Amino acid sequence: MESQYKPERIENEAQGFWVQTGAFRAGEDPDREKFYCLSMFPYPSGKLHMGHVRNYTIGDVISRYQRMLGKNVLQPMGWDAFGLPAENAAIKHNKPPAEWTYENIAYMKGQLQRLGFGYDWDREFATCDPDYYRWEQWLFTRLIDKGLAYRKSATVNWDPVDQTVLANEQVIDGKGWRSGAPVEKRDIEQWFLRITDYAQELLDDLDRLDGWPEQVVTMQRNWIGRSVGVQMKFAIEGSAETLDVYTTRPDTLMGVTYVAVAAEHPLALEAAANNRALADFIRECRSGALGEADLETAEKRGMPLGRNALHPVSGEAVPIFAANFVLMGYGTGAVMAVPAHDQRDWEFADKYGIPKKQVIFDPDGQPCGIEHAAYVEKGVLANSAPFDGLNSEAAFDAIAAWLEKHDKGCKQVNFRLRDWGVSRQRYWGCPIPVIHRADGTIDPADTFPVRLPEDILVDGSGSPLKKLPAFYELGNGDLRETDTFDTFFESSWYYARYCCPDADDRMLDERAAYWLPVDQYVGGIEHAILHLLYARFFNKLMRDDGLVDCDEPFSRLLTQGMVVAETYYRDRPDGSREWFNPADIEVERDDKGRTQRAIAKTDGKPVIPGGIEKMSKSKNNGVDPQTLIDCYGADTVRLYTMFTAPPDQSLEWSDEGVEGAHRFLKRLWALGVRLHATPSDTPAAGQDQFAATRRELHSVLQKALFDYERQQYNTVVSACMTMVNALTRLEDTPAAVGVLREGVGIVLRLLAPIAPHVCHTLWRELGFGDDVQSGGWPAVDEAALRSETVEYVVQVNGKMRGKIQVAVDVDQATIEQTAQDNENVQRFIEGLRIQRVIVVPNKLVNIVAK
RNA sequence: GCGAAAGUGGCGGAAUUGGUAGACGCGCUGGAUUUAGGUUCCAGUGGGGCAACCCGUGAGAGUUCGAGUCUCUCCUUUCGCACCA
Repeated sequence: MESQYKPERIENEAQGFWVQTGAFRAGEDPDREKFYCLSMFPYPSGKLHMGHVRNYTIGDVISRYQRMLGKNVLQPMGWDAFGLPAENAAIKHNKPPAEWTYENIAYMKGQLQRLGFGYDWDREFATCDPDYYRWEQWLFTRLIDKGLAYRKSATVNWDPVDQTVLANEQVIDGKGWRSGAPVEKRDIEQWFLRITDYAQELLDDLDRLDGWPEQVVTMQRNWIGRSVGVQMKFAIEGSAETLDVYTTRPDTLMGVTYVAVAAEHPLALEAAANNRALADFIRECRSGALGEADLETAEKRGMPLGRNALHPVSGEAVPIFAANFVLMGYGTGAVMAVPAHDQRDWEFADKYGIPKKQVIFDPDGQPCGIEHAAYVEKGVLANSAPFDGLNSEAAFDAIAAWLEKHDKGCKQVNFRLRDWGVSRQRYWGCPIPVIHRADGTIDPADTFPVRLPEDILVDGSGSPLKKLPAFYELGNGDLRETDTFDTFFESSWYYARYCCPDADDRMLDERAAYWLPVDQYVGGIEHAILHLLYARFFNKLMRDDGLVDCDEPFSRLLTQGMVVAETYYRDRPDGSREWFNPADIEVERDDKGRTQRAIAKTDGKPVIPGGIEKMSKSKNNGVDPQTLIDCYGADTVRLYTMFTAPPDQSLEWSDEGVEGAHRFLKRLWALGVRLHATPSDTPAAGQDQFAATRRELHSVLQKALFDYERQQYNTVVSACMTMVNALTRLEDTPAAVGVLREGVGIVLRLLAPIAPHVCHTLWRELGFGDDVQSGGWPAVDEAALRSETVEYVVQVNGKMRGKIQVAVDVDQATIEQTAQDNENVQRFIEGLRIQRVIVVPNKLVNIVAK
């Protein structure tokens, strides 16, 4: 046995063993309990970053743990290969996106293998493979047939210089990122999926997702945003037309003092025809960014249309405004405004001198004025004839009934969720499989795949596919659709395709029924809403087409936190900042360990710490996992990422921390060497003298097993460290070998999912067996936990004043008496009258005295 | 703006879920080994105090015999917001 820990060598050997034995190849076996563990597949951006390493280490730990528990485990891996970065890289490197993507996949696959992740590589696929995307094209045409896919006009960011549609992330401060030209909003016909048809089911089924973090369920619930309100019609003065608005607060109806419509609303456009100022305002609203956060934080502005709406109850005329905060895509694109009882309406009214009419008052007569802010609470109605005196709840029903009776409105359930726009005006994506006929009709394709031409150079302007007659022009004036799918399309069903990646005549076959649903899904919290909602939606679409038989795709979800690191910079003369990578920084500390200053290794001069941020290129605080693997080995990197923070919290990078993890593995190896040097046939005698060590060992093991179940791996590693410390303290006598061997056997199995290579090698070297993964899962020896005495903490008035040892089966009165007899406790209860004594079994005595 | 989280030593974090605050690791201090640096090993390490003790989980209130944990108010930070993935 090697006396030194040599990670590169043992990791190579262990990985060779797994390949040779097909350790991670998964087969359908109805007699065994299956466990499908899936980590969110990566976008092949070039090389792995620490976020990937963390994500996949967590997934691998769970997979290996379940495997050691005896389950039939499937852990696949693949590539989310379509996307915008490939087009950007193509422009930069003058290389077709496909070529760039496949090169990245090859490199990143090597990195994943080097990290020793237990994937069934036989199931690997990339979403840009026609054998994959052909099936989503097929499914899409099924959705067209069912009316679940449809076309409608939607707004995009348009770069007038590059003549191209921009993604939100390509719009910087309202300007195109390459051209710098102010971005315009443009409406084009696009494909949508009717996710809103499934809104209620997507909402209801959230209650069944016990294995999901509560916060993710809440975010999805809020995103779907079911509300019960009233939809009503406002007549328009001097017109036969009406204006539909939806409100969740019909009780405030009598407080309406104006109506606001989106700038794109037909009514606004009509009024702009002979209103120059309004036309300018609308044009202004049509420039700039499209994101909701941008719109909501922008200054609220508006302009009167010069027309009035008639209040549905009072018939009173109220002005109609076009406003930049009303979104055409939401609801009806028009809102009734109640400045007295809605803060946004209040601010808008205040700015434009519109009256505020208070109609809701505090039921207990408390002051509830609206001079400084809207009164948004519910209450009792006044100034609201004929509804005066009703409370908000009763008024809701009464007003809805009144509107219904007069044929002006009705109660309605509304969802915040909007239909999913899936068209993208991009080259590197899955072609939307439809044909635009010369006569203006649209036909779904009937053969699949509709292949994306791969040998294409992209230049950032226009559509490359429109420049390719062989793809675009089909003769007789028929044209192929050149839009591609949103890449969320591919990631919405890949989890199912892993079950049967080679099925060549069907999207999914019977193997999907065996493996699905995914038992454990692992990925970033940033996907908490969109990706997870779309995947849930797709699962239901596939279920309704008889392709899968479960209602939900992911039984249990773990959302891992971000990887963050300190940033360092220096100000440049021109006001910009030069960012330094943490790896090139040395931190100087005082004699208490506090940070004094940070200096750059390159020139020894100080740099300014800029705070802890998510690893990013722009702040240059990313740490390349490859350097770490080369330097310390895969086990150290895996151990560090598991040890340094709980999986769902953010993980802060620390160079010294990695060294600490490496040090532990060296100590573990040294312990193995020590055990190896002792004859293994030494009888395991005299264990009694090691009762204390065994008690510690097994109580720590008990906690570690609990932590594995609740997926708190940082404390599992702590437990392993504690055990190794205890075992290292044992004297090196033949009598101790029994305990040492028992302890090492426990640690190796406990740590095997986290640092599998070193555990594999030590397990074999020390003669425990061929494969630690089939060594069984360690169990707590209850007998070892037993003790004759129990320690109680004694408090006086809630403050710790002493500890007592009592026999295990002693009665409560004796415990109380022993506690009171304690010397230190005596000092604190002297002269006081004991009022109460609380005894928490096996833990604590609290003496309440005055 | 809306929605969701998180604040504990110099740092990452732990606290068996209302019962000894600071496990484990990093850093730091002292010592041993080493020609030296590094490595490795041993001891110490929340703050104040000579000590007995006192103070301490973002701030403030509350519930309780007992609060890091539960309730309310406030502050700060992070994430998501529909064309980044």
